[in-house]
Amino acid sequence: MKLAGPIDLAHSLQGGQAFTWHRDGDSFAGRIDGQPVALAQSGHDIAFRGAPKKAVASYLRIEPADAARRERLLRDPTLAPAMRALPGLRLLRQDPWETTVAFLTSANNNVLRIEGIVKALVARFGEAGAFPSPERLARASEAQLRACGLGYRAPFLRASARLVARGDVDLVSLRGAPRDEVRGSLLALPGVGPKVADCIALFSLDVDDAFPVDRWILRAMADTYFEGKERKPREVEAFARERWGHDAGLAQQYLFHAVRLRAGGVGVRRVLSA
DNA sequence: TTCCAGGGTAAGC
DNA sequence: GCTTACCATGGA
Repeated sequence: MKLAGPIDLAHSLQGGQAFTWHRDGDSFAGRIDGQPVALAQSGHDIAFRGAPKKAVASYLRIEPADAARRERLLRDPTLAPAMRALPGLRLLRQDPWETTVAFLTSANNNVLRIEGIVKALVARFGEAGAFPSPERLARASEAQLRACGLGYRAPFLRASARLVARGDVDLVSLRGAPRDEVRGSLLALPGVGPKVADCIALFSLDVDDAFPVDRWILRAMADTYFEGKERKPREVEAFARERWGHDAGLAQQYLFHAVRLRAGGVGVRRVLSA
């Protein structure tokens, strides 16, 4: 599959928005629409097997709007260095339920542990390696979930799984809806607050102007835009929407990665003073 | 040992 | 409406 723009599978698949891909030599093994898939990259060409081209392109968001989005964000002189340092970082279009579970476990947690918990859930409750359904996780006991490493989040996941299984929250129907509407619906799920809702919206529901504010983003924004002083999440989010509009989500992903990888000069001040 | 992690919840004001 | 303590877990 030839691509118009840059893509970096490693940063996109294993950078904290998806948690079940693993590197297998030169390729990445994971699942799309429940089917085992292998993706490999050589330059701007993506090789794939296990899933239809249409499904892969949808998951990787190979779409015309991407190039224009990158062009607009590159005009931001303070964001451009991060973008040039990590060309090809992409937002994914993941399964909404899997994304909900992953980011519900992300609260007050770190990427490595989230990966471990999600993989434990798949191993313990998934059928033939597929991600477990809401129905299956709703039937799990709190003790079983805690055994997967969820800690105090176990009852939240159980309750949220029950709501989704019953259809009280219809995740797929939220795709493409306005940001505030999506967030409002997701907040009905126990363990899902504003930040987690924005992650679900951005990484699985096509809400491109969502701007999840976590500890990393607070620091990255402080160092890049607020003279080193951290502001409240609400103020940071308002700043992002004013500055980047519907491109805010990709901007967030660049800032998140750049500060974590110490790339593109983002977060240098804090790193030096740490 | 203490700090930290892609925060949320509930209590207190 | 807005702050604050608490929360399981494991790596650094």
